[in-house]
Amino acid sequence: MAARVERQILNNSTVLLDIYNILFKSYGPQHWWPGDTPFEIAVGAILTQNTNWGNVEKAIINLKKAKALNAGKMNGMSHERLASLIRPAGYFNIKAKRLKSFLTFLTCHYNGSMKRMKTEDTHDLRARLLDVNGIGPETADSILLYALDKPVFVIDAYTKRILERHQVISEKTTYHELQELFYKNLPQDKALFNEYHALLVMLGKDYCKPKPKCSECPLEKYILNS
DNA sequence: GACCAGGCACATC
DNA sequence: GATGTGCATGGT
Repeated sequence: MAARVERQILNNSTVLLDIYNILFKSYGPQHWWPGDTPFEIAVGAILTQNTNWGNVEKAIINLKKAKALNAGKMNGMSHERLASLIRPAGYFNIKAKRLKSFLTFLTCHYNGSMKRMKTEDTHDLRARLLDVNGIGPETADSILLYALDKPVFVIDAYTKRILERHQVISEKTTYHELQELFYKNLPQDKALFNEYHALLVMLGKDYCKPKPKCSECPLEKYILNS
């Protein structure tokens, strides 16, 4: 209990860097995002919405086998065909529609080229991505950071849950507020943002599910020992 | 069989 | 603007 009280006096920048260092020490570098090309990463970001990554991999393998993992081929494909290929990722009808929305956006504004998309100003691009049906804050930020190498911090359910449980943020903290917390308290380093989010997901998978396993969590051990 | 997964849009109040 | 609901497969 004393350790928890002590934590409240520490500033956020210390806490966030401490957490990062503990996670890096526990898990090592994560080499995210798993994906061969920026386009594949963007597709994966849409497919993984509320879905286990293992299921997304199956869908991506289907797309690769069909030689359909490129903007031109996917754009020309019927909804039914695309939905059948991505079926293992779940929500296949809604995700087929979302992929089509993204492809239309990519084709209309950037001639189907992720490289061309990358040249756009980060702030403007984020706003445009958020206008695409099916792309919300987490998906937009994942595309910006992992597919386009922009210095953007991705917030996800694990990030929020982990920091809530360790009393760094409150239950009511919004996506934007949480993202600002990372921006204000960490160096603006895209490699750090990349690694940090990946590490939070690893910790979340192991210890911070809705039914947590706190006693075994590296962060809990840190609090108890500090 | 229950729970969970690297969200988002839309309806309703 | 807050809250509830639909979307769906597959692993544990």
